[in-house]
Amino acid sequence: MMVESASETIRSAPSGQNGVSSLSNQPDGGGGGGGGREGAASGDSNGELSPVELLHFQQQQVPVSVAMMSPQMITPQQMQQILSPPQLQALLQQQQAIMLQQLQEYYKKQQEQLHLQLLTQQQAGKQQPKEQPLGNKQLAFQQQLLQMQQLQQQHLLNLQRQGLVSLPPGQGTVPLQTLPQAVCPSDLQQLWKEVTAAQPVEDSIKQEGLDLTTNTSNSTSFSAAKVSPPISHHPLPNGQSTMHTPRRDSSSHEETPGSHPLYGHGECKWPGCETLCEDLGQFVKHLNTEHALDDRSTAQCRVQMQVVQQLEIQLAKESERLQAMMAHLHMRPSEPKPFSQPLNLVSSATLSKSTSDTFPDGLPHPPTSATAPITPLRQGPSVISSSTLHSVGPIRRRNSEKFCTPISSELAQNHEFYKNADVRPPFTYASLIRQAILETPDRQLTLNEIYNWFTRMFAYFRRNTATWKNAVRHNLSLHKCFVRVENVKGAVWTVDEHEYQKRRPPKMTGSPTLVKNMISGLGYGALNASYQAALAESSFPLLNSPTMINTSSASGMLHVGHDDVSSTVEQVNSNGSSSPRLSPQQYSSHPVHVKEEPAEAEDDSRPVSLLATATQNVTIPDDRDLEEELPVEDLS
DNA sequence: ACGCGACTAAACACTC
DNA sequence: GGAGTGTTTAGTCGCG
Repeated sequence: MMVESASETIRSAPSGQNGVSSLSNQPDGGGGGGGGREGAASGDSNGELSPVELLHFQQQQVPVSVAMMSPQMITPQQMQQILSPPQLQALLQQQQAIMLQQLQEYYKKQQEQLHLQLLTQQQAGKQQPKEQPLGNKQLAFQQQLLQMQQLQQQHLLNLQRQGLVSLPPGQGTVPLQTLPQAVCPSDLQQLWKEVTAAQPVEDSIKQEGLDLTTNTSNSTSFSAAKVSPPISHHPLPNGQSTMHTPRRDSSSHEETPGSHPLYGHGECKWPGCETLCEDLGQFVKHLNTEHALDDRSTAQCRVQMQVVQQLEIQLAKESERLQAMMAHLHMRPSEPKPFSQPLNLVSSATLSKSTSDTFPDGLPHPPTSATAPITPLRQGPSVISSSTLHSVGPIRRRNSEKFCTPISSELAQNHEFYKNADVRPPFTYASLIRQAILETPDRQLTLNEIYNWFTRMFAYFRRNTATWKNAVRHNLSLHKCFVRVENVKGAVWTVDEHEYQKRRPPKMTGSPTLVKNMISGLGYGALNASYQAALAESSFPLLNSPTMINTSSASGMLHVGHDDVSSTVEQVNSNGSSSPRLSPQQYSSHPVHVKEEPAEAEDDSRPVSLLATATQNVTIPDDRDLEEELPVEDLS
């Protein structure tokens, strides 16, 4: 199922670069593997950990990390087969975060060791000034340092390319200051200064490109690689040209079109920007001009940082809550490992730099065990689906449609998110169109205004315009609920609510399948949406009216079965007792089928959001009421 | 297996 | 003629 979803995702998403690219990047060890392989030929004579060994270490971490995150032992190959690209990407990003830390610990240790050795050599060097052997040894040390730095740089490149570490927008040459501090640029700088200060002899080396001082800062900045030519261009006197490959590899990655996290499919992916750029070069120009380091860009960055931080905090909270819920439901407790652990690793790398695309990808596995008691049949896939709650990019329409939250409430809560994140909204076109129309005072919109609403509200619809616009038109024409009215200005579209309610008789019930999908489907659209809403509950405290968080988000998060409020909530209001209020236990053990009724009976028999009523004794407002309560002004 | 809804793509017609 | 709009058909997919 997940495999299918993956393929479907790719198929149905011409822009589905997130999953695809990451998937293709991963198997070879993050792309850096190629470079590292040639580094093996270097055969560093120092006997220290060679770049190859480092790479080997790095590669070895992958399965380990997978095992760490997976409740069951799954090989990476299996993971690849089962996981969809976005899921894989999320998983791998988690791994990368872990690897990053581990690697950097290695780097640090190595550098400390080398530093020690260098000091020792300096002592000896004072007694044997300017001896050839010493020079060679120093060279070797420096080479090794450089190798490590280049490896680190390469690794960072990989991470950056995969979106784990993103470049501060508009600052193409800014070092990765926000990386985990195991090796911070200043440390390296200091180390290099000490090394170079102790060895004024190395002028000649510097002239050959071994300008350590400048190289230092470069080494921690992946972007700097393209700015200042690294030493690898110059074979070292002792014949070791080991740095050639990694370096070239790194720069080749840099030059790969679309390798920039903010550049994809010929468009600038800066939040709110969709400028077309033919190639990376043009994009970089655009980036430096349009998104330079100015107040606006920094403000946007700050917002993004806050979003990420809030999400991470919220994830921790929600994880705890889930644990408690599951414990309460007598479900198999989730893995002893704290949910926040992997996340923290991720956050350490993405906290302040994550783009919207790197939303909590590394989400842990709340649903893993939750699935088992409810749908034992789904144990296999449930493991997988647990890995990612937030898949970015195209999502499965059906899922998202089925389980998505009430569009108005979720939009109200997450409009900032959808505005900026390139995430497909978990609503059908029809519901989106309806929402757009209903948001207007006179409840009518021209086609172009509908377009504008889409692009204004969703970053996702700022690209692939031909596709979704066609879909919008198609939906307008296809569905009877959309009525075209000739106006003075031209044609406007309105919504026939009655038709809209009739459009889709309630299908979703409290069936086990629903629960199964609600939970095990976490990895994708539906839960994606639900979880987004859940996260949004407190992820955007600054962006949403606090007064509406508790009520609307509760319903928004948990509503199932309909893609919008109107069809789901109304009957609750009209007849609060129409649907049984179930405790979670009841729900899981005795799934209740809400009678499927034709649309005519929508007053009473519409399925209620079972989970919502079960877990939140909130008074769910009427659709209209809800919409009117929502800060609609925020939406536009 | 089948039907249905949703989505995508495409062709075509019409209007400005 | 081209762009925008509107309609329709076909194919695919996920789901019940």
